[in-house]
Amino acid sequence: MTEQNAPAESEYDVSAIQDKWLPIWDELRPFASGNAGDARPKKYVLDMFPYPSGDLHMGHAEAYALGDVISRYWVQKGFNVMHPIGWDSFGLPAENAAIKRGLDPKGWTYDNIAQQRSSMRRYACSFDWDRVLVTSDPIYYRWNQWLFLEFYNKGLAYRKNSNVNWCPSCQTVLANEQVVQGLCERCDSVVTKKALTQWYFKVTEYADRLLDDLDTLEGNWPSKVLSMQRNWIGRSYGADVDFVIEGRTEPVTVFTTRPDTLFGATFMVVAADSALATELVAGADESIRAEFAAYLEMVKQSNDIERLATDRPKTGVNLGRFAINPVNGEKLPIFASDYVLADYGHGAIMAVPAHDQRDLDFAKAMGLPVQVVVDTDEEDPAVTGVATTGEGVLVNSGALNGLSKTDAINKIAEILEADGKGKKAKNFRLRDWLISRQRYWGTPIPIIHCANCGEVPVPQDQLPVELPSAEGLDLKPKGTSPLGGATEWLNVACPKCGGAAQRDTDTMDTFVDSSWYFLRFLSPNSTEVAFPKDEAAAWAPVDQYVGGVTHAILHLLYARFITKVLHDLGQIDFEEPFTRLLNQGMVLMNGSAMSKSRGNIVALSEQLDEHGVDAVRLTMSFAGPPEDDIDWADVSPAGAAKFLARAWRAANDVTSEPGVAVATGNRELRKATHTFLRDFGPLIEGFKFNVGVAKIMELVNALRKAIDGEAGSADPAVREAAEIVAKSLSLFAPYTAEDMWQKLGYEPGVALAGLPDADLSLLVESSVVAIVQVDGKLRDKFEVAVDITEDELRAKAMSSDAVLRAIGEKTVVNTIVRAPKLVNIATK
RNA sequence: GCCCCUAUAGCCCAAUGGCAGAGGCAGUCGACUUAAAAUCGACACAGUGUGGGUUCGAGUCCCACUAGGGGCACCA
Repeated sequence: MTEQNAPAESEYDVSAIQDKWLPIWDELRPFASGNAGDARPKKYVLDMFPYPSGDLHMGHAEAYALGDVISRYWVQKGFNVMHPIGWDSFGLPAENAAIKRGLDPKGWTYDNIAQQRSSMRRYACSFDWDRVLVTSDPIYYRWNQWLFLEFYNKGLAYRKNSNVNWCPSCQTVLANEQVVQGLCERCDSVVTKKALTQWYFKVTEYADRLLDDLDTLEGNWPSKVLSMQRNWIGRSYGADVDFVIEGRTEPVTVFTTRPDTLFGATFMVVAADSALATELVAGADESIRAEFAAYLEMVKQSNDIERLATDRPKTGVNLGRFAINPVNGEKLPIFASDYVLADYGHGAIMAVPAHDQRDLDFAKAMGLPVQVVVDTDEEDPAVTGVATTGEGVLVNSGALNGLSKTDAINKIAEILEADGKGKKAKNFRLRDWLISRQRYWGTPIPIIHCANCGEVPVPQDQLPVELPSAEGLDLKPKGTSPLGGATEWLNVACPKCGGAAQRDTDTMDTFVDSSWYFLRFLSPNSTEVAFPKDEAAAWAPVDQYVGGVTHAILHLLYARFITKVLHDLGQIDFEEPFTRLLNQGMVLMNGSAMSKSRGNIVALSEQLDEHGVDAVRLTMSFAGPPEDDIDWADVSPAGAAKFLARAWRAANDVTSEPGVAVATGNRELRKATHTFLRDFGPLIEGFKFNVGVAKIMELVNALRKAIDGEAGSADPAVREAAEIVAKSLSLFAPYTAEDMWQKLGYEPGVALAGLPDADLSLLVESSVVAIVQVDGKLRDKFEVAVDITEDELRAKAMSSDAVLRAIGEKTVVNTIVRAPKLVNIATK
């Protein structure tokens, strides 16, 4: 805004309004939710908390604009809304910035938090500033450690050695989500596997509940997120089948979703990188052992990019061992291959090349026989090279012959179970949650390793295990946690035996921090409990959660998991953390996500300076459905600012006094106002914010017309409409609305003024326009009484010249009458 | 390969199975002005991606296809 011409009182001055109201709101604290004796019904609205990676950006601006619409709406409807905010402040970006600039991650993080906090205040976020948390504060992560120990004591946190994602350049373990297309998201190095002993949370123990309870969220969560979660958990039903191995005491169990094809198994495959493969090959010939060793080395060197290539030829090694098919006694050669995964099912499969494409590809590569056992009326897979996986009739399968696929699956399960050679089983794509990180900037894992006592949990009274200062520590990645270099911190007395022991040097995945934070807002500063049970009972679960779809799987799945565990621990009485979920889209620029490399970043601060906070917020709400992406090039914050000025001027034009009796006001405008009130609430509750804004615009247009027309600025209906505009606009444009409220003669606090219900008696019509269609096409319309009977309406329609002309020579075969609004005449 | 979402005017988007247009952007014209900006007002613009089907009636429901977007993917 240029300041060359100082705006007059009657002009809308964006920056002056912003400066004026902020300090007043600081005093007023309209969104405090913890006031004693507050009798309003409670509602918990939560925005996903930000990572403090810099100042707020356009994405935050959208998320918080939309979260505010919902939060402010419920306040206007008379609820005591808890709408807190915090920072997800541990994590890799802070550590990277620290390494790059030689700074302490702490300073960088807390500077950014201060910056974001100040921007949120300016952005007029309706947060309860008494409920703030920062996950890197010891007062917060102390309870992360408490949570870890609860899990540990319940057997849900454990250590195991397995192959994890490893970035050879960063020298650190990577989470699955940090591996993008087989590359490290930080440095684009090719990610490899490394066998490491790491901490896991046993999320797989909750897989069934995590999947089944998604049904309870149906209708309240976006169906996209529900299907992504279902996909991710990936439950498949089938059978476990035991195969006796020649020369081995224990049978090997395989999981299959197609036990009906058991008679078609012609070989067995075990994962090359499994312990089983190594064991089976141990007794084989020298040449096979050498071949296997070379193959295993090759497999270990390969990476996800190679592994995921779709046209990759099948490879493997014949281990020279045999499995016995439990149903027909056939000897099946056992191979090791990398197309079988060590950590899914039992790391071994029965191969049925006729009815599984992967097995067929392998059989072809190795010259193995193909045995058809389901006749699908298709050509022989051995000839075509295409496995037949559809429905069909069982053949060459003993007792199963003649059965359908489904019947055969049931029958074989019975047979196997009766013989003690197998049973029905299910498997999940979901793996246990690897929570260890070899990083500095995270919650230390509260375990002490003692040579005598093994893993020893840190006693509760010694929590929190605080992070040592980063000063003097080498944060550069080198394959082990930087905490290993904090000698004084590292070496402690064992809590059990008092002997020399060492702390666990890993820190927790930051997804642990964010998977229960919504409960911490109930008492963010408590040093006694993670959260008070009675407060949780009163406020939780979250009624409305708002955030990006990027967290559709991991964060939401982990939060659901932790919630279920806390439920089982008796801490809370609900099993799902977020009753209702809104995923807002992204803010794009010229069709693509904003990024430095594309050079299409729109700076939020510049938009705010140019158009004002309200115009940017309004643009976010008005651009389209909230779940759609917003292309900033397609929308008009200038247009939003223009509308706000128009609304503001209308309020400024009102000349009647507050409290004037509205009953005598202009009927037409009153009707427009109450039609608005009838429609607005359902639109907001249905997340149709863009339509809600359009309705406000409509009302402002009607208001303008009334002021300039017959009603005039003193008409009580004009005041009524202007007040409703101010109140409803407060959801989208709090500064403008507050200023309008003052112009209308009220004390500050439009946010709390309350949206009334519509007076439906004003909307009762005595007549409506009826339409007449002939064969579905509009032919005439006329005004009729609302209580017109079907017969009267039909008669009236049939007497219309336009209708008779449309019917012409044709014969009327049917007449549909929907009094009082419609007649449709069907002809032949 | 499997699963899901979307498609309406130059653009962003509305439309309980019942008159395709609520709202906005951009546009044209007019009023105001010495002029411009701002403001106020008016106007114009598509028959709903394509092909079928259900129905008295389809943008809306069903099927197929096309295009764009997303998720999962050697998970046995």
